[in-house]
Amino acid sequence: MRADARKNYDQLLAVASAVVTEEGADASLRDIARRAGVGLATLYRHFPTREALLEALLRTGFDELTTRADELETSSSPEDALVSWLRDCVACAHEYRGVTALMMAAIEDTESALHASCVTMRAAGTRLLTRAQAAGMARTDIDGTDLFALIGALAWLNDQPSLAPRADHLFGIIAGTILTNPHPVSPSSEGVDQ
Amino acid sequence: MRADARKNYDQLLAVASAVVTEEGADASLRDIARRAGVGLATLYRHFPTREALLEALLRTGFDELTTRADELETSSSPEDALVSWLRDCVACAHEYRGVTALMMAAIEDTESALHASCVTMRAAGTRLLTRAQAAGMARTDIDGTDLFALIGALAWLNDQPSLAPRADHLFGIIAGTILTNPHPVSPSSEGVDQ
DNA sequence: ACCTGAACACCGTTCAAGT
DNA sequence: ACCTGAACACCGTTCAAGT
Repeated sequence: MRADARKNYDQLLAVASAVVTEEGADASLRDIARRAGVGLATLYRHFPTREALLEALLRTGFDELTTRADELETSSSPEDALVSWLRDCVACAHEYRGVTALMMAAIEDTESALHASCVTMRAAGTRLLTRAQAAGMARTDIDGTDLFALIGALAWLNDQPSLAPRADHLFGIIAGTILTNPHPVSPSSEGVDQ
Repeated sequence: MRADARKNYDQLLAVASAVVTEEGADASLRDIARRAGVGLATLYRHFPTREALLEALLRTGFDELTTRADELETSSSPEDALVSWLRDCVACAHEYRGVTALMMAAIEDTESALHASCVTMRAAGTRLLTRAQAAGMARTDIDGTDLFALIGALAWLNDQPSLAPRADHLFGIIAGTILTNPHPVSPSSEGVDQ
């Protein structure tokens, strides 16, 4: 990549991160190009679709989630690992409002720029879920796709400003459902066993 | 209302119902006016905001839900009544894709044309929930706002085409969470006790 | 009273023309 | 190679002008 192209690419990504954080996944691409001081067609050259731009924005977070799943698989109990990872997923999706609906579409659309990331993420979740199920800690009538869907639903709930006061509570309710022996799941850091 | 105005109003509503069913809550208002054979400003005269148009579209369904809640309160067990009403709510919201997010915003926005309907709906759900809680059939750490939020989450899940195969299953999971003694909740008509 | 077309300021997407 | 401005076909919203 030529030096000027690299500069434009980085600038676009930085501006897009700020704009999408503020406006959500349906932010104006024109506005992003404008604020980046770049022609609109330059944005399209680097990111041929909206999904491609979002994929670039989310890649770091997605990679971290995958790494984190690996860590949790060895460092925590099956139950703690699953719930903790769920929390991280929801927080990641919440960074860019409205991105979850695109992810739900992307997981079945092999052409989408977000497809690979979604499949990887579902696979990581499936590993943690299967482990918890094997340990008798998670209900067995849920599969990785259901888990992915529930993460989406939780992210959607978090995206609704009016539900913000109950967001943590609703997380606990839905996370608790996944566990075999439902009991209150604390949404903050003190773990799930108290 | 003058006869010609009445005709335009009815025509707009009929066309809007078809277009919003197909395109979702963010359908083009211009397109609706065009297909109705009416000037765009005429649509704005009858429905000053998008919410006002959706409110007119949803009113019938909302009224039916309220009536249904009253019926269920006397005709069914607290548990069956709550789950059955939840199913109806989700089906109603699913008629117009994307309407749930607007409802979540409207319940806190007293200026929204959808506000009153949302408050009424939440109140009806709260009655059924409270009754089930009093009978020891629903967990007591959920209030009417949580119930409203969970309906929204379920409607959102139903709006995602890729999750359609699991929609009934996910309904059962979340509906089951609300009940005190979680057990599989059948999404179809055979009740929740088998 | 009620309706309309046109205007304004946006948007996503594409492409010929520039360096 | 890479960038750009302009073009095209859309949008939501408003308003002066018509009957």
